[in-house]
Amino acid sequence: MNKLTGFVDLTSNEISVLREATAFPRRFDARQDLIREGDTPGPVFVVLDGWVCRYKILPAGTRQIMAFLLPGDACDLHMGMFPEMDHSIQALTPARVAVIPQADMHRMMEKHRGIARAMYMAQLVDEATLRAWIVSMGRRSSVERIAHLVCELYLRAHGSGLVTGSEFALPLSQIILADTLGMTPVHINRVLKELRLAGAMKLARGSLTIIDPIRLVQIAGFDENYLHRRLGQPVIATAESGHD
Amino acid sequence: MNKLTGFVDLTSNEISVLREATAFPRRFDARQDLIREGDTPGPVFVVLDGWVCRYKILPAGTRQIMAFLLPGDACDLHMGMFPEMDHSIQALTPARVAVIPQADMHRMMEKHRGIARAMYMAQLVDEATLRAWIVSMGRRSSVERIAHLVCELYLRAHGSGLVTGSEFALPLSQIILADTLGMTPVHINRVLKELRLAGAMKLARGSLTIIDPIRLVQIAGFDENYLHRRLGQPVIATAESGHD
DNA sequence: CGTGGGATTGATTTTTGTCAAGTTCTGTGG
DNA sequence: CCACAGAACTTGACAAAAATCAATCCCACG
Repeated sequence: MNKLTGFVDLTSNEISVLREATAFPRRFDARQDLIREGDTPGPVFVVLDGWVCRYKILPAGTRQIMAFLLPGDACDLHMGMFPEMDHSIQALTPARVAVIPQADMHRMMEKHRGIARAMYMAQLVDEATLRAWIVSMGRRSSVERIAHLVCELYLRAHGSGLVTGSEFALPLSQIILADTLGMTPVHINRVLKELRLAGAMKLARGSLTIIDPIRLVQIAGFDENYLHRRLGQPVIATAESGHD
Repeated sequence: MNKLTGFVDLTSNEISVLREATAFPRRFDARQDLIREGDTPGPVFVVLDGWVCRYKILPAGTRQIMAFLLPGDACDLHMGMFPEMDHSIQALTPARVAVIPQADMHRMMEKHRGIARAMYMAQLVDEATLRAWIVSMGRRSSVERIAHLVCELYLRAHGSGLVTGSEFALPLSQIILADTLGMTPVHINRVLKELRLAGAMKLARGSLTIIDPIRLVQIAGFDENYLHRRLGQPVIATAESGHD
């Protein structure tokens, strides 16, 4: 739960309420769907452990991943207002996910305004991340795209307490990266090689090593602003931002 | 305001409250920013007239448009929780925009739950639209992307009461389309020609004519599901959806 | 009438995808 | 502990898509 407290200060009471609400998580295998396109949206999901993604399969059979959910991330709490899911959600690794009924969540948010604030804040950040992805897909080259995604995931993993040094577990195959960034696995492979040869980063066997953080941030043109993390010591250096 | 009532039933009282809150809109010229990246987020904007977009300028000087706001659309009501805007918002045409102070908006939503529901619903749809754009940019060809965007905008314009027949005002230059879809203006031009020659649609002098709706929807692989409009007579035909 | 921004078109280059053939890795069952 | 099957990764050769460069052309507007 240190993810939510990353945005908003919660009282110890609120924290224990949250802990209680997520006390009995459900386990999912890698590649198991939490919910599928067309299903009736139900409870709010909160990821406690593992990596999860939102994705959509197109008629042609291709897949596009639209978001990653890391431990501490929650799925849209209002999704229940929709009659039907317009995309699917799947575990990428074995995962523990708290499944909180709509009604419970609403009651909790009514009673504990700090939790409500934290949830709204989290949703805002999710939305900002969607916009950042659109920017990447529209206006960044393939090298920049990969570098940018890695910067984002590094910071987010760090915020979820998954990172200690400059190396961290990134359980994303090149196929998953391709489906995320709108490229082919073959091309992902070549670009990863390029980044490796440039001495910026290395992805091997599910583990990512950031060799030259400054270089990587420069390549990505990364500006962490959109993640709206609360000020603290910078985790990695940041390229000058591009305000016009 | 018929946009919000498109999602949720509002009481006549709620409708008049909304009308009152938006009674004194501000006017913006085309190309004028409502708010810029780096600014402190302030009030909630509600577009009453004209076309508005969210966009971001990258360090290289390129622009990416991330969303269009049509009459009836509102900007994220919680944006005020962020210390600073991570993108800009600009009028594409002369526009009338209601500028509602945060506090007023919150009071209104506390008192009139129907309005709160409608706002949440609208935000959910905005988010679903961002996801749909990611899918387009990642996994659709340039022809499909343009066709898909046009289908979306046609339905949304229709929902905002801007359309009567199969022709409607689409005040987007090829340059704006390029910055929206992540392509170059030159390529947009060629694809538009292709769509024209295919007898699907024609865009000329700010006016879009859908010549063959079925064809256009087929080309786009369009499934309106993500817009979550309430059932009513279908506005244009829909291709079979791609649930797996 | 110019004039400037947008639209259009052709020629060429760059980027990315496609196809195809290995190679490495990982986990399973004997 | 080893053999093997399947999946992921890697690489090269080639094709397709899109960007870039460079002229015009066409209007709307002052």
